[in-house]
Amino acid sequence: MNTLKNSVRLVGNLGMDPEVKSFDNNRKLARLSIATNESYKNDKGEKITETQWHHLVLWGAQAKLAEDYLKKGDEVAIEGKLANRNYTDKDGVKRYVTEIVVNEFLKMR
Amino acid sequence: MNTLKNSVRLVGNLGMDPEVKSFDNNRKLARLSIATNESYKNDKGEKITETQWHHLVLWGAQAKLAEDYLKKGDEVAIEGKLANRNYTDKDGVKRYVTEIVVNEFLKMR
Amino acid sequence: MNTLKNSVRLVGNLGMDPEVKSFDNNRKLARLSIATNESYKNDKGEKITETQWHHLVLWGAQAKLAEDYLKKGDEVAIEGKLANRNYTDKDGVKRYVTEIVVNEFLKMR
Amino acid sequence: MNTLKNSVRLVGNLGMDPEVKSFDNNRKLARLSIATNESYKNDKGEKITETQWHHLVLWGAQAKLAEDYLKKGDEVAIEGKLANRNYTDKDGVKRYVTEIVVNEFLKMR
DNA sequence: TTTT
DNA sequence: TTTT
Repeated sequence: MNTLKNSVRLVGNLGMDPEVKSFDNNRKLARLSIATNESYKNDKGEKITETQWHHLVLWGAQAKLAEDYLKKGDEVAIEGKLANRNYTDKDGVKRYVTEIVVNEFLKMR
Repeated sequence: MNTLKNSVRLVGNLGMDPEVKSFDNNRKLARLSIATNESYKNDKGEKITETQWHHLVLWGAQAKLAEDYLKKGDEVAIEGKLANRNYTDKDGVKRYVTEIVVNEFLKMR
Repeated sequence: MNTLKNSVRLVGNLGMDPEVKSFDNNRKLARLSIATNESYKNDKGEKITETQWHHLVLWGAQAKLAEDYLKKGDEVAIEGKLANRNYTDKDGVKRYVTEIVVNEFLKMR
Repeated sequence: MNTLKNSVRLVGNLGMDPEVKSFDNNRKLARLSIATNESYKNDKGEKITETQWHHLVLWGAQAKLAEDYLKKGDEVAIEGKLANRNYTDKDGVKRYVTEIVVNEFLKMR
C-alpha cells in the first residue's frame, strides 16, 4: 500500500462500457473512460462546466467487478494511482499516456 | 471547490527547480516535475522500486511560493487536480498531456 | 487551505435531517449525523457490516446548501477536517467530542 | 478496502513515543498522539495557529513499524479510518472516543 | 439515527 | 465518450 505517495480520487460518469481483456493466466484487465464535470461561475456570473476525461485501468477482482456491475453512463467514485506508460503508435510516433490504476470503486445510486 | 470530484495527492521528490513564467496581468505560472517512488516485494522477495514522473502546474500564489521555497531534490507533498491538455508539437504531431494543477503543497523537512 | 494536514472523506447515509441554527450575524450552522457502513468477510466467510456514526458540522454556504438539499436517509460524500471540542455536560462531567467540519459535500443519486 | 467510504489523512507531529501492547496471539497494538498545526490569518492579519490532537491506533505490521521507527516529535503523514469506541471510566461515566485506525504512515525527513 |  |  502506497496510497500516501500516489493517490487519485474521482467522481464522474462512465463514457463507455468496460472493455475487458482476459489473459492466459486467467487474469483480467478492464479499461474505462470517466468524465469529471466541474462547474464554477466565471467573472460574468455565468456557470461554466469543465469536463475532463480520464483513462481507468482495473486488474483482477476489480476488473471482474467492473465487468459485472458497471456500464456506460453510470456515476462512480474511484480511488487509484497515477501511472504513466508509453508506446509507439501505428505511424511510428512515440506516445505517452497517463492512466489511473484503480484500487477501489463505488457505484453511486 | 471540487475536491470531491477530482483530487490527486502525491509525495515525492522534485526533478528540477521550478520553471516560472510571468504574464502581463502579473499572474505567475510555475512548472515542476515530481517523481514518486513506490516499492514492493516481487514474487522472489526482491524489493522493486517503481518511479513515476508527474507534471505539476502551479498558478498565482502557489507559483510564487514554489519559486521562493522549492528547488530540485526537495521532498514535497502536493494536493491538486488532474487536467488534460493537447497541443501540436514542432513536427505537427498532436500531443496529449496530463498535468496536475496544484492547489496546495507542503515541503517536508 | 490546509487539506494536506487534516482531511477526512466519508461516503454514507444521513441519520437525520440537518439541524440548522442561525446566528446574529446571519451566519448559519448545520449539524448532521452520517453513518458509514463498511463490510468485509470474516474467518467463516460471513459478511460483517460495521457501522460508524460521525458528527458533521457545516458553516455558512455549506450549511445553507445542506438545509436546502439534504434530508434523513440521503447518501452523501463529504470532505472536511477533524476538529475536537470539549464541553461540560448537565451533570458537570467534562466531555470531549470529535467532529468533522465539512468543506464540501456531494449528494449521490 | 473501504478507503472511499471512510478515510482520514493527517500530517503532524507525534506527542509521545508509541505505546505498544502485545497480545497472546502475538498481535501488536500501538497507540500514538499526533498534533496537526494549521495556520491562517485572522481579520486583523495576525497569524493564528490551531492545534488539534488526534488519537492513532496501529495494528500488526503497522504497530511493529511504529515501534521500531517512530518517536516523540517526529513529523509523520498517516492514512487511516475513523472509528468510534466507548468505555466506562473509573468513575462509572460512559465515555466516547474517536480514534484513527492507521493503514499506512510515512515518516517525513 | 442511515443504508444494503 | 458521460452527466446535469
